[in-house]
Amino acid sequence: MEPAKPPMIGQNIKRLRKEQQMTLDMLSEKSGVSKAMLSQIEAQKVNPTVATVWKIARGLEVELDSLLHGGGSPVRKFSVTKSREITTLDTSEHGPHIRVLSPIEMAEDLELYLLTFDPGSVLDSDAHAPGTEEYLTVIEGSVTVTVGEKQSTLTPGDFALYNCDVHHTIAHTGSGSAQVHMVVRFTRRQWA
Amino acid sequence: MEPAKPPMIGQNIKRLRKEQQMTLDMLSEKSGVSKAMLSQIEAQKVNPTVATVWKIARGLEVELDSLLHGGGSPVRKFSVTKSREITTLDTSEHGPHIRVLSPIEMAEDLELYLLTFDPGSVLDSDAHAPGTEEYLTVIEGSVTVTVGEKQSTLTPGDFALYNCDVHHTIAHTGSGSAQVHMVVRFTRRQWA
DNA sequence: TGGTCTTGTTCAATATGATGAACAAGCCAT
DNA sequence: ATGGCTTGTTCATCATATTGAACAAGACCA
Repeated sequence: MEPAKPPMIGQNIKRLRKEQQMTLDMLSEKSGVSKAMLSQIEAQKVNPTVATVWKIARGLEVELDSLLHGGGSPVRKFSVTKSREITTLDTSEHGPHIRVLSPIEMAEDLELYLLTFDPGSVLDSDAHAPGTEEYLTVIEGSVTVTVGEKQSTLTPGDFALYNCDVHHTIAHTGSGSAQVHMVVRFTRRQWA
Repeated sequence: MEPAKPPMIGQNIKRLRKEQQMTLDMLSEKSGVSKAMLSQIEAQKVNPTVATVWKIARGLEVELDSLLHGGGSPVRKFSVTKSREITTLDTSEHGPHIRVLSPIEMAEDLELYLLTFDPGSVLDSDAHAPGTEEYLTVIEGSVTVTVGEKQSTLTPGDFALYNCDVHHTIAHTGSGSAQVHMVVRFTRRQWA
């Protein structure tokens, strides 16, 4: 769920600093953290305060996460899933055919789907976790998206973005079939 | 880019602890952080160490980010971009038509494109930042993806995932035109 | 060889995070 | 009330994060 060991901030800081060709003095002045502290943090000799790490993150102009979630896996992926190997869900009675594009190797907070709507079919989704967003690209046919009280009808080439932490539906409208590319992004942040 | 003020961890911890109906003693035992420390952190009276906050995160069984990125903004988005409003790039001579789907309101580490390839056109991309990944969904026609020494030819419905921190190309193969949905994900994590 | 930068590391001093124990406030019995 | 029992806050103490200054190692030049 979370990293198994406390993050090794030092190496991350050092790497990012080097990438930006900064010296300890430069970063010290830009971040407001003493040069001595930076040296010790990079050498993993101390256990810095969150305020200090935050200042350093600002100095490096990166997100706090970049320093905390240690240097990720360097594995270089190249994965192809042929159309016939893609698992297809035919969930509900009047629902669309859902092809789950995102394989296991993908980032766990992103999911890709290809939805195929038969005439009259509707995808009815309950609220997801707070902060979750969906991105729709209409490939073929037309659909009507309803989220909360907002609603819009999309035709091929249209794009929609919305928070899906409320009940929302995607309904096929018109004749023929419709195809929609959907990206679901799970944000880790909790509610407000 | 990053939060404008240092995160207020105390309130987040208190909220999450209450949500789980835990007492200071419980969380203290579960996390290994003294009850006194927890009390002071929640009262914003001290500036905890990252190691301490990390222990607390484990005790609460949440990601470190949940405690740091203060309770995010509760803005609920609903944005639709019609096909004709989408900006189209016709970059290079033999390149595809690139429609930039992702609008401004989107997360800054994700970009969506819809690529239309005329016969013989090729998208030639230099290496992106380390850790960046691309997700391709072939809508129509067939394309050949080359990243490093790996290569694969995709037909409609196929899906490809790869790290694009090296030179990579997407080439149209066959006759007629091809259409590809592309997601670019910028991972903040750097290499190892 | 000696200066004079620059970069990064240690040093002593201070500020402050972290701890266990004592403390106060509330609640529920009898 | 009185006594336990719980929850959260302060207290003295220790541990250590943080700092400015001094220091050492290297590069470059005259």
